[in-house]
Amino acid sequence: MSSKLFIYNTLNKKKEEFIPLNPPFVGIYVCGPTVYGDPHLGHARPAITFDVLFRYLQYLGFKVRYVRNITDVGHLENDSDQGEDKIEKKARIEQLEPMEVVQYYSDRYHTFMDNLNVKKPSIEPRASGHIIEQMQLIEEIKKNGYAYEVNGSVYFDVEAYSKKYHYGKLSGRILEDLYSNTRNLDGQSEKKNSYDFALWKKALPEHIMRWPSKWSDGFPGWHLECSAMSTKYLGDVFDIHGGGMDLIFPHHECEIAQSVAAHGKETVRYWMHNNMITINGQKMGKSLGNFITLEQLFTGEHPVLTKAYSPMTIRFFILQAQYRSTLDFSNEALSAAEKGFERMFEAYNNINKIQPSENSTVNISEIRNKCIDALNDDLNTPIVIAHLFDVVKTINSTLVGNEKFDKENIKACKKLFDDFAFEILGLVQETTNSNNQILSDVVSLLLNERLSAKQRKDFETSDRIRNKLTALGIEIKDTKDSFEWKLKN
RNA sequence: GGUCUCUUGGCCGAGUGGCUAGGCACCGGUCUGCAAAACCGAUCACUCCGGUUCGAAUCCGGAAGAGACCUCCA
Repeated sequence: MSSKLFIYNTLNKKKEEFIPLNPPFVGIYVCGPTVYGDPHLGHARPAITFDVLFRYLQYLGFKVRYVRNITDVGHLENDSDQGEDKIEKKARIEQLEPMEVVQYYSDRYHTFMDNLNVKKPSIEPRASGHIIEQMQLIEEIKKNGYAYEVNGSVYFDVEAYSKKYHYGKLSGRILEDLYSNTRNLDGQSEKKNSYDFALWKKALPEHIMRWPSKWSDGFPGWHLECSAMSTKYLGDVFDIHGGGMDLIFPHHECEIAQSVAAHGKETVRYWMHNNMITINGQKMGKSLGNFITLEQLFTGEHPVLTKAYSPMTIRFFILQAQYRSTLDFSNEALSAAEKGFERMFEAYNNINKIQPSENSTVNISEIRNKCIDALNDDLNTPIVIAHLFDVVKTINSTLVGNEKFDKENIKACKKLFDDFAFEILGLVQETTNSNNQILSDVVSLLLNERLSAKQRKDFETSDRIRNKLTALGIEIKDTKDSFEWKLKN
């Protein structure tokens, strides 16, 4: 394991060797979901990307604290609803308490993440539980002269900040461009400049999600929660901050500004951003209304879906692309992922059928090193999968006598899949074979009948049994003088 | 309009200055009573135009097309 882990740092736009601040400890913060709607395919990408990072760092022996927040307050809607809080808006529509909505969608998010075999983060803080920390942060920023108060609201003073620091360093934005391009939003008139952003917003009378503060009864600004919670749990400086590319500006840019304004230094050492999942070449998202929820994918209940796809198909599909590339959704692509995934795990299950030879035509440790190299190259999961498929081919070839495994390589082969496919990529075999003993017995009974029909050359009977079982979703494979079967989903 | 990114075979996707991933689909063959599975094999590629180079799909310039961000967004 001589090679070193390199990750692409958005801050410098290049791959950099990952050196933790305090090894063996690693701190990761990832922007989690806003819980006012069901998670869609797009949400699965960062969850799985950073899950693999989490898993891989642990595999490498690091002690990782992984913080992924839940945003349950603070994001403003567009100007059509006068800056009403998203959570609150939904609550009013459904006549629910805001926290009821939050609870509902948080639970669902967790369920779907479990389905995708995404490990739970070490800490999952909620914005609403950290109002005090956010207020303290505002105080710091204000004390340092980078915020101003107007009518009970507090805004970040981008101009003042820019005199000393570089606002736009992450997103590559230039202040003058922002000035001419920033859209007029609610509260614009009270801001010194259009590009200033709110740290604390005074609540309108009808606003029920509100907290008392020295400035006003109100709520914290859009970007504050992540600054407050990341440093609270990971320290003033920590290793990795992740999220979707669409968060780079303004969200992460503002986070940097807030942290620097408050602490005088940058908190994040490596910024990592996953790319978008597209559908027909366009970003899948709420505003475009072209998203498919995870539930719809799992059930197949969506007009564009020709069938249901299992959680592992989704996970495999996502891992077959490098996380910084866009990934285009299509039924064809999903089906391809499904088939490939099945084939891979069938081969895995066949490893124990291999008869060991004296010598070996394969060298698993070589492949193992290649897998490590691929992961070390900015988590190149598609390469890892390609290597695993090479092994799949070798396993199958061995079973028909074209290749050879010795004892040692059989063991190594199993370990290869256990480590890379299961532990690091986080794939799990979906048990399509029923655990139901009665079903299993009945199918075996029928297939034994078919076998004897075959043996007395009564192919009419044997084909009839096969066709009927196939129609019921049971896939039959004939072996030399027996059979195998499995449930086809 | 500003900033940035991308363009790989039927589809999804890696990668790289010469050795030209992988999956899925398709085609031929082996096996099979037939089929499925598996194996073997074949076909299919780097948007276009210039330039650098012994050699570029890979580097540089230009064009066209697509996308992202600039507003909540994974």
